[in-house]
Amino acid sequence: MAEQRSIRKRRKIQGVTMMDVARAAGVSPSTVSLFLRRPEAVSAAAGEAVQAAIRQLNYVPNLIAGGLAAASSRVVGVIVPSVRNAFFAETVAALQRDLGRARLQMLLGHSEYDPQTEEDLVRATLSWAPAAIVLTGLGHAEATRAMLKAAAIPVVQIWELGRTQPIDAAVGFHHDQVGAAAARHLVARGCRALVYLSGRTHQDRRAAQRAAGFLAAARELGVPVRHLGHPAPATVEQGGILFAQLLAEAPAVQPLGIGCSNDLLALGVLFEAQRRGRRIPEEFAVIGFGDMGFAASSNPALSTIRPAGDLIGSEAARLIVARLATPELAAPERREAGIIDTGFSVMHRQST
Amino acid sequence: MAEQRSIRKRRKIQGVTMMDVARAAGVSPSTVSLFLRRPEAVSAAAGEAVQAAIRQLNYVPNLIAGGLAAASSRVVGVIVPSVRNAFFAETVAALQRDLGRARLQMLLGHSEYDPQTEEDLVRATLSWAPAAIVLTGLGHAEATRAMLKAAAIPVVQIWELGRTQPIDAAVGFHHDQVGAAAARHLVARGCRALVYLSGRTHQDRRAAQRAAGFLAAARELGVPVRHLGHPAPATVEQGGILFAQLLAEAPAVQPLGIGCSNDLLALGVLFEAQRRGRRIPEEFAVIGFGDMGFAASSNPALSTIRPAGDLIGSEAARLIVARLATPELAAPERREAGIIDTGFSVMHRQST
DNA sequence: GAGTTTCATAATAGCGCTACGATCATATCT
DNA sequence: AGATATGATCGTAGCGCTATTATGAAACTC
Repeated sequence: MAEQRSIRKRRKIQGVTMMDVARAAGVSPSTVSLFLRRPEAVSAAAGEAVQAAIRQLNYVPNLIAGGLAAASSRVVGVIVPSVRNAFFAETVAALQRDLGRARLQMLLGHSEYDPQTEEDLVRATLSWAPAAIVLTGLGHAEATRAMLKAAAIPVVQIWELGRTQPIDAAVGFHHDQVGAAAARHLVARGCRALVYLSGRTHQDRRAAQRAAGFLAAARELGVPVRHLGHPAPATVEQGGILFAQLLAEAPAVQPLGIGCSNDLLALGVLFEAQRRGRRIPEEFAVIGFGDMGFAASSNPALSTIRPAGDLIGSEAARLIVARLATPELAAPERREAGIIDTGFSVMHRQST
Repeated sequence: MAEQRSIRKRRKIQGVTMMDVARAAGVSPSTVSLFLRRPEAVSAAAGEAVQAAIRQLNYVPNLIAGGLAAASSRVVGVIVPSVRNAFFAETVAALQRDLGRARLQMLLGHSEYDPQTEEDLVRATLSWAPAAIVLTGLGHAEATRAMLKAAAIPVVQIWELGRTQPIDAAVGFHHDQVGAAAARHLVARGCRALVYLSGRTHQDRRAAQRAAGFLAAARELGVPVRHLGHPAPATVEQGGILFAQLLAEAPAVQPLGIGCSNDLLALGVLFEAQRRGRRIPEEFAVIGFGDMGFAASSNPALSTIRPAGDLIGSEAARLIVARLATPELAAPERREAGIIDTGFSVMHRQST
C-alpha cells in the first residue's frame, strides 16, 4: 500500500473567489479580472456573463490580493491631529467623498498633536502600501519626512502653508495671515487696543502662527497688543476663563479688540461677557476663527474668519487623483503647481 | 549561441523585503516573520539580530502581503453616518485609540445617513478582508445584513439599542429612554406642557426614537405634548427657527418644557430666546442631548442628556479584540453577552 | 491567398508574506 | 545509553489576484 503523502490543509479564506466567478461565467479568471478593471476591454457577451455571475454569487473582490499583485493598494492614508476638531472633520468628510469617487478608500489616523504618535501612524500606514498619504501641517519629525520621501508616493500636506517646503504637495492657507486679518479687522472697527486669546499654542503650531500674525499686524498698526495664552485646549469653557482673567486686569481702552484662536474660545467670551453684563461689541469686540456652525446664529452673531475646510479636502483629493494618473506631476521642478492656497474670508457679524 | 529565454520583468514593489532582513540577520525569512508576530517564540540572539537588521535596513513590513497570507488583515472597518457630527467623532477617536493598542487599524467611512451609501461602503470595506466591522445603528439594508453575516467576522453595531436583534454584537443605549428621561425631567421641573424639537428624523432613526420616547413619556404623565420637526439637519440655526415658530403660536402654559433632539438645536433656542427677551428657564425650560463642549459653559448653562460616546468606542474596541482572540464569543447562544448598554446621564443645569 | 494587423481571451508567473509541517539540536526521562 | 520530549529554526506551498506574454480567431492588406 502506497504511503499517503501528507496533504497540506488548504486554509479556506474567501467564500467566492474570482475563479468561482470565472467558472460560473464560462470564461477564464483573467477575463474576469480584466472586466473588473477595464470593462471596455471585454466583449459585451463576456462582460454580461461575468456581471451575471458576480451578482449571482454575490462576489466581493479581494482588494488585499489585488493590491499585492498590482503593487497599488487604492487606500489613501489620512493623518489629522484630531477628528474631534470640527475643522478637520469637515476636511476629512470632503476627502472621503472625493476619494471615494475615484474608488480610493481612506485609512484614517489621528495623532493627538503628538509628533511621535504621528511618526508611528505614518509607519503603520505605509505598511498598507497606500497609494498616497495626506498629513496635517508642514511640521513633522525628521524620520517621518524621511519615510515619506522614501515611499515615493504622493504626499499632500494640508491646513498649513508657510516657509517650510512641503514634502511633495500642500493645500492650505497662511495662518499668520489669518491672525493679521483679525487684527486689522478689529482696528478697522475702532479698537485702540488688542488682545489675542489662545489655547494649546505649544502643541498646535497653526494656532501659534495665527497668534504671531495677530501680534505682528497689531504692532505694525501701532496698536498696543498682548497675548493671553493657556496650555489647555481651546474650548468654550477656556474662553470664559480667559475673558474673566482679562476683566480682572481692568482694561481701560474701549472697545478692546479680542482675537480668539478659534470660535469655541470666542463663544466662551460671549457667554462670560453676558454673565457679567459686559456689552459686545461696544465694550469688547470679538472675532473668532473657524466659522463653526453656531457662529452665524449666536447672540450676538460672531464675527469670525472662515477657512475653506471643505475646499482643502477636495483640492487634496484632486491633487492625489491627478498624481496617481500622471506621476510626473509630482516631479520636484513642478513643485509650485502642488502648492494650493485655499485662502480664507473674514465674516463680519455683530460681535465686532 | 543559445537563445536567451525571454526573462519576465520582475515588478519591483517593495524596497526592503523580509527576505532582505533575513539575509542581513543571518536567519531564515520564517524566523523574521515569527519574530515579528511572536517575539517570545524566538531566541534572544536571533531576535536581536533581526531587530538590528530591521532597524539598519529601515524595514517596513508589508501588511498587504501579510493579510493575504494570513487571511486576517488587522484593519477594522468603521462606518458612521458622519464624522462632522461631534457624537460620532468622539466614538471614532476612542475606537482608534483602543484598536491601535491592539495593533488594529481603522478604515473609516461615512454614509451620510444613506442606507445605499452604507451598503456600498460595507461592500468596499469587506473587500479589505477586515478583521471586524463597526456599524452605526441597528437599521440596515437587507443586503448589508446578508453580506455581513456571510463575512463571518465580528460585527459591532454602535449607538443604538432596541428591539432589533443585532447582527452580532451591539454597544449603545436606548434612545427612546433618552427622550423619556428628558420629558420626565422637564415635568419634574414644573413644566405643564411639553414640545419636542427635532431635525432630520426621517433619516436619523435614533433622533426619531428620542422623539418617540419623549412623546410617549409625556402622554404617560398626562402632560400635553407635541412634536415640532423639520427635515433639515439639527443645527443651531434650525433651533432658532423652530423656537421662533413655537413663539408665533403663542403658547399659554408657563414654563413650557422644550426637549431638543440635540444640543445644537437647544443652543439655537437659547440664543433666539435671548434675542427675543424670553426668559429661560422661567418661561421656557430647555433640555438638549449630547452634552457637547459648550453645554456646561453656555448662558444659561444647558441642561442636557449625556451619552457615553467615548465609552461606546472603547467598549466596541474591547468586544472586537475579545472576539478576535476567542471567536467562540460570537456564537449565537452567547448573543446576550455582546449587547452592552452604556447608558446616559441627565445633566441638570440652569436651563431647566 | 499568404502575410500582417487587430482584437478578445487564456495561460502563467509571481506580489511578500504566513501557516504548517519537517528538521535538527538539546534537555529530560526510563 | 537509548528513547522521548521540548524548543528553535527552516523549507515550502500557497493566499487571490494582476501584469504580462502567448494564443487564436477575425479582419484587413497587397
